[in-house]
Amino acid sequence: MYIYDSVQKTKRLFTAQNEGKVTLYVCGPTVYDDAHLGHAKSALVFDLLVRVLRTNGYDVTYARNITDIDDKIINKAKEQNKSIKEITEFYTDAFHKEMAQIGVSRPDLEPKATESLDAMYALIQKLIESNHAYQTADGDVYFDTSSDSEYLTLSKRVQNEDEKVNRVENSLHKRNNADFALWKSVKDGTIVFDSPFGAGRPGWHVECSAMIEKHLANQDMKFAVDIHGGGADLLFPHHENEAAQTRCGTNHALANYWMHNGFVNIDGEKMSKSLGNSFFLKDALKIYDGEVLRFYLLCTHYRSNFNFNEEDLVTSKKRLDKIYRLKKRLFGLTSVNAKTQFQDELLKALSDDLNISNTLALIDEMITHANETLDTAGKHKELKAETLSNLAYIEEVLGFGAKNPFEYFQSGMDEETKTKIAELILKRDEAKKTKDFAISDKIRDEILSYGVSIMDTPQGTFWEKV
RNA sequence: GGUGCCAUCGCCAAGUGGUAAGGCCGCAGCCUGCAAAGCUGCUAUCCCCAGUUCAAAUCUGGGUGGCACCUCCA
Repeated sequence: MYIYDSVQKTKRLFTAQNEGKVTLYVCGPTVYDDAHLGHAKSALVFDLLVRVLRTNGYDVTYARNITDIDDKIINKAKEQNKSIKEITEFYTDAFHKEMAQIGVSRPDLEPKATESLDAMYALIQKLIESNHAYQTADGDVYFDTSSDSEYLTLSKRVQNEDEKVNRVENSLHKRNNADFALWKSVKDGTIVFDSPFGAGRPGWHVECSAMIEKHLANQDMKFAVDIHGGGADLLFPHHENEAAQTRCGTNHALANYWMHNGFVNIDGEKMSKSLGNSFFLKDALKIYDGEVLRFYLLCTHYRSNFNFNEEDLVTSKKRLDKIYRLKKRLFGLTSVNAKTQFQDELLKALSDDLNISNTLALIDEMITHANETLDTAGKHKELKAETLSNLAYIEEVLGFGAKNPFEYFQSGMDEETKTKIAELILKRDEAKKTKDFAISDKIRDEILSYGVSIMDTPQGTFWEKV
């Protein structure tokens, strides 16, 4: 297995610290709003990574946190006159449901910030004791970036002394411009936690470090986790700060491998609320099938930026259709476990830093070869068994093609229309039997008007939604 | 202003030194009553310039054009 390490900026052979076992931590959502396509992309990428690691025989512990303490959550709660819990539970639940629709399994661990406050206090305490953090007169606790000689080695950034481009709201009490908050004291007494450092709430970065220590870290190892992942924007400052906290506050470094997924743009523009083009997953799911979205969002390499547009989505669906058409051709046959060369090659491609492009090329070639053989030697038993096994393998490793193929092609059609189409097909069959092609073509036009296409096969006439 | 990434057929997109994968679209054909689906064949020398090398899309330098991050962000 090779993984591109976005800190070392090179593809590295993956080695687990603890042989055969992998710990993976991915920065999850802050639950104050609906998930957008970017959240979907990130979740899909690491879902695929976990599947590939497991197929390679690793025992994977995958943790993705839920950030349920944050200023944005608090603001939303105030706005809607609801409790924090009502807000976070609502969006956590929605997140899970929507992710399930695009075939993303739940991680093994889903730590919440609210359940990890003890670990945050412990980490902040340790940082203060070791002079890596300090409390200001107004009660905030800051990480002292000048105390960490390795600070900025993760993102390879140079300390910027130009005050004009420094957008952070500056505190007069900070020792260095770059110092970031571990604990923000709150005076208005609205929504706060009581800590050893006074009433307030934790900084965003310390939440992740603490959750990793509490739920996932192996204390005896050089690195808290094998792989740490997240969106490309998180490298700085979030991961830089996380790494600094863990390095200075514990006896190990944070992660051996860092993986960052690219961004999702909409029609060439960055998705953002100010541009008014945020594309929420729930809205996309109203228009497109969850599996089609999964396939489309995964068909570009995880590190590339992804440009979402409807035309490409329709094109990519045609590729997924091919998997299902082959499945339809073999429908009713029972699958057997057959190890094939195709499966070896597929896993090899995916194990090369999730090279999805080569993976899809292999799948298309397998499909073409299977169709070709089925066309010329329809009774090829061994090939049928192998092909079914290959399709099952694709389903397991990539999560494509799990549905009943007939339902896949007819999803979104109401029962009434389905019945009507079935009747028309019967009528057309009768006309065809008497070679009354004028009538049968007329009936076909009527069927087509329902937005479907039909295909005559030796097994009978089938239809698909266009 | 600082740092980094990218530029491959009409579109999407692999390929990091050995002579351009795959998908969509298009064209021709097989199959079909005709279609659809499936199959076969055809379609690029890799943004520009210079250099290194027996050999470069791949390395180096210089352009041009996109994009990202710089303390809210997946």
